[in-house]
Formats: sequence, C-alpha cells, structure tokens
Amino acid sequence: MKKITIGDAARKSGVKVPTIRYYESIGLLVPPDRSEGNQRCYEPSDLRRLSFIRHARELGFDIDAIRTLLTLQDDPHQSCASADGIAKARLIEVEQRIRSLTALKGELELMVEGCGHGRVEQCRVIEVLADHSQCAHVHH
Amino acid sequence: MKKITIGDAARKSGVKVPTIRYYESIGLLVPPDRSEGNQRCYEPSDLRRLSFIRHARELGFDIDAIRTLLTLQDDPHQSCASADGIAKARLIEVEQRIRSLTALKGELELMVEGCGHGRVEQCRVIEVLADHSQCAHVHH
DNA sequence: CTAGCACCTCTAGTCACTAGAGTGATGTAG
DNA sequence: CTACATCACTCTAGTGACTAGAGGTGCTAG
Repeated sequence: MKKITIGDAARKSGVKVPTIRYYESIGLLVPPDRSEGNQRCYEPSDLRRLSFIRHARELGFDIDAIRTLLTLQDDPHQSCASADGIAKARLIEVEQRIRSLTALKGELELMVEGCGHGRVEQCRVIEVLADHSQCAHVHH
Repeated sequence: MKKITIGDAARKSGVKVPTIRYYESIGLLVPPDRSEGNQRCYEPSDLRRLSFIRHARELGFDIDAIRTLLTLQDDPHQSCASADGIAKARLIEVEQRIRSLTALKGELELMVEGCGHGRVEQCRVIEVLADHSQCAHVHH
C-alpha cells in the first residue's frame, strides 16, 4: 500500500502543506489515517476533494460556500438550487467588483496623467487626494 | 472654542469612530489634544488629513503607501516621484485585477448557464469544480 | 438628578491563510 | 550502524485593515 504523504498531496493538488492542515482544522477535509510515525496518509479521493476546494477558491468562493458545495457533492440526490445560488451570487459580486475597479482605474489614470512634474506642491496625486470635492463617493 | 469630538470627525470625514482610533494607533493621525473628560478634540486640519486618508483608502492604496503620501503632503518641496510611483503601481494592480476578474466572470458564466436542472448529479457548478481539467490554472 | 447616548481603553475576533519555533520521522549514503 | 538532509508533526502567533464587544466614564437634555 503506497501511502500519500501531505507533501505528495500538496504537489498533486496545488494546495500548500500548511493550507491543507488548515483546511483539515476547519473541517473541509476529513482527518486522514496516520502512519506509525503519525504522518498523514491520504487517499486518492482526498486529493480529488482538495482539488475541488482549490478550484472553488480560485473562483473566489468563500470557505462557507465551499463547505456547502462539498456537502452537495457528497449527496448527488440533493437539489442543486443552492449550488446555483452560490455561483450566481459570486457572479454578481465579480461583475460588481469589475465595475468598481473600472471606475477606480479611471480615477487613477486621471491622477497619474498629471503627475511627474517634480515637486509635491504641483503633484496631481497629492492634489487629488487632498481635494475632497474629488472624493469618489461624491461622484456616486 | 468649539471642540470637534471623534463622533463629529467621523460624520464629517466618513471614517468610522473605531477606524479613526485605529489610524491614530498606527501613526497615520497625530493624537489630538484631550478635553478635561479625556475626550479627543480634533482640529479642522485633522479632519482634512482624515479625508485624505479615506480618499486614498477608497482608491485602494495600502496603509504604508498612504503613510508615504502623507509624508509627501507634509513637505511640498519634496520630489513627487514616489507619489507618482505609488499611483502608477496601484494603477497596474487595478488593471491586472480587472483582467483576472474578467476571466473569472467568463468561467462563472459558463458554470451558471448550465445550472438549474434540479439535481446535484447533473449540476454544472459541482461538475465543473470536480473536473480538474477545467481548473483555471490549466487554462493559463 | 437621571437616562440615554457618546466617549474611553483594552482585548480579541474577522478571513484565509502564512510563518516560525521546537521537535520527531524517514530515507539514503557512507 | 550512523550521520545528515529532508520531510513531517503540533503549537502559537502573525498578516492587513479593520471590527466587535466588555466594562467603565463623560456629557447633555429633560
């Protein structure tokens, strides 16, 4: 029986060793069997679960959402309405974040294009930050 | 002499009371004079500094960058090269973040459009997360 | 005076990790 | 077998920018 150590699991799943321990500590992973030397022995199914978690994290789902998604995966007869809801909520968040970052980008561009004159007293960056009439929230 | 309390400062600057205390604790704000009852008494210049900080935070500058920007503002004869650098670095970050969020958006949209069929066993969200060949990093 | 709200300090928590100290286990070369 | 390098273990605390709450004091309007 070839045991899969935590280092193996990390390399195969792309999730770091301490992060794997962290996920175990918060219950996303079931604690695996241990060797005589007290080392973790993972199964291939554990690795699949790790990759699922990693993929979900990359998409920006938070730990609680992932917990829910994993529960759904463990029971394929459940309604997938909540998976649907979780993904849609995340999509809306991402769209919103893109919008606000795009607005930020505009402000930063305006700020930067007037900069580089040499002295703070004529510095567009400092000027804009100090000028409350240009506060982002006023624009909204 | 009309004293400006921390609550006044919070309302005028848009920065929360505990956050103002936090900024004082990390040195972004000079501790103001106190009343006989030990309450903070702010000056209008303190409020201007708070608004500067708030505006910079809204633009996503981190605390250390803001510290630098404030130092520059306090000495208008300094070269503004570092303000320029800070703003440009932030602009690049924002552009990058927009790009990665846009890619995420695409993946989420693909995921969501195949969902809503009722059961987890046919759930596109779960399917995609469980399918490592669709891991975002593989696409890159 | 009293009640209610604002103020104070201090401690710890949030979220998702990350780092490091101190120790033990394992594998391999000599 | 021994030494050494690397990997594993647990535990504690830190990261960044806040945020929350406990327990107490100050202030003001009625």
